[in-house]
Amino acid sequence: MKYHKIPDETIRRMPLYVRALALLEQEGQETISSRQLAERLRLNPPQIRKDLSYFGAFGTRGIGYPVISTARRIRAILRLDVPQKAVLVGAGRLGTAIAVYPGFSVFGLEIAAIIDNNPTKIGSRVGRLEIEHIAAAATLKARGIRLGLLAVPAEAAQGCADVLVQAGVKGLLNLAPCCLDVPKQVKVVSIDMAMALGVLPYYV
Amino acid sequence: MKYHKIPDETIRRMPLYVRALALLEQEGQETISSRQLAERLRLNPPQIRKDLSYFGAFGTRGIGYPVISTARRIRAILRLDVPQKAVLVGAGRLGTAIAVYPGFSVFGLEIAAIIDNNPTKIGSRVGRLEIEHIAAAATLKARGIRLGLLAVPAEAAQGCADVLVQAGVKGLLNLAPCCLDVPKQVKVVSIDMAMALGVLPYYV
DNA sequence: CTCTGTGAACACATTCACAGCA
DNA sequence: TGCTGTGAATGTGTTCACAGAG
Repeated sequence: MKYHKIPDETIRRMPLYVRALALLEQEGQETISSRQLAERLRLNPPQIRKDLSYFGAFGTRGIGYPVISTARRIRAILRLDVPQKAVLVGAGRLGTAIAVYPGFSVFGLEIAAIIDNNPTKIGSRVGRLEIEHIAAAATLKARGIRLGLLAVPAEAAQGCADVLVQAGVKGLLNLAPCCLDVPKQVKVVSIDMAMALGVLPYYV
Repeated sequence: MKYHKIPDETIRRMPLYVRALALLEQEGQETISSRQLAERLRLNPPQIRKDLSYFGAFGTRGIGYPVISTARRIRAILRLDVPQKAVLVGAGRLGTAIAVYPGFSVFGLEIAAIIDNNPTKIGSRVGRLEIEHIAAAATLKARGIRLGLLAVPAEAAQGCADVLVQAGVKGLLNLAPCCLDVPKQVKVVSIDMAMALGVLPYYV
């Protein structure tokens, strides 16, 4: 395909493909057609073909896409072929739930540090990680941590974001119900569960 | 404005407006212009004006939008003017974090029941709610619960979804890393934190 | 003059239809 | 035949530019 700017929506779906392909690999399936994959993910087959074709030819005509190598290629596109470390800020209930969540590894993601500002929590363990003081942010860059998760109250989120950005963090997953002000080279994805739940009554 | 189908993206942003207006109300601000609101939410002013105009004229030219009544009208549009009850399935770490999260009330949402299949957990309390057995799903309809949150492992999610749909639940917020098969009159919103984090390395 | 409300223009994303390879 | 890869057509959502109200 000629040069095309890759749609953000395509990027957003890529981890979905990684997740599905990882499962297929576990099931021992070697190839999958866009039709089968679309059925699993409730997408349209041409959508999947176009998404993948933005990055070149992945499949074999008449057969489909090879499960293992397609997963590997998508991971490489998303820069998930190298382990990506993240710092989690906030060791409350949500924070600890995230810290022990095993689902990050499919994407090569690892929670490599936990930070909290509550002095009574510092030094205690969550899984195999020790909760650190916010001052430890200064060491993040040296430890190769460039992603951050904010699981703190809304009032604290902007301050934490500032500290992480200062510490060289380039991508933030914000779980607090607020918007963040960050330099534009820092990418923020926000998730607000209450907002997500809030749209449902409109549709039901 | 003449008849227009309202974009899904517009609906998705409406809770954002509710959240911002609730905060403004707390701050005592009586009106807000699309420009000011856009700055807070990092959107464009025309976007906000168009979103609101789909539902009629909310604002006063030269002044802006009245904070309180606009919030009330959006809540009514989203059916959040009547209290909406939800059942939470899964009383693990993520489930309990959600159960005690205070952020739902801004939207008139309430976690009104918690269900888990672990017999040792049944009867114990999370906040002021008692964890119930999955068999209690049969009582959901009578209790006016039409929304569900799934905070269970991926392997259990489809089964739980089936039970909830059977029990008359019309909207689901799925936090498990999988897709769900539901009748098309049931609306599903899925959140996968690992997937959301997984797109960040591409952008950084 | 300020700010809303909105048709029209534009940009972006999805779906179609089919050429081309296995 | 079965399935991918892709330009073209369609559909959806955003932004612009300005008319019109306060």
